[in-house]
Amino acid sequence: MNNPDQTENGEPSLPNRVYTVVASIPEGKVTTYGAIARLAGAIGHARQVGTILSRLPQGSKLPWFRVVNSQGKISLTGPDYIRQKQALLADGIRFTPADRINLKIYGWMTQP
DNA sequence: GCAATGACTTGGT
DNA sequence: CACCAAGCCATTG
Repeated sequence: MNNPDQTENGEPSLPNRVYTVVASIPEGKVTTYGAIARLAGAIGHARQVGTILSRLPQGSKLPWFRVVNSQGKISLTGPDYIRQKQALLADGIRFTPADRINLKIYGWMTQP
């Protein structure tokens, strides 16, 4: 058997652990790819987190838009960039003039 | 098995 | 602040 949602160890797969962490980001807060990797027990796997979020099933209820890069900037481009920014604004998050988010204010579990 | 591919990160210019 | 170079690492073909 090869259940994609579970390792043979019985421990949830990385995608699953990432889903859990993302789902727990409070409204009005944002976090980074690196922080999610750390909270999911996969330090140094920020890139994998990005890949996982890019493959979220359509219609997912996860607040994927509350995830930005370590610079407090949106990593998406084009129309996707616009969508994420709108979602964040609707969440009450304010951007700096340079289109960045102040993680000191809105960051969630960004520091150890 | 090796090379290419990223919704990343850090450090330097 | 903008841009670039390296480092990083699981997933893909």
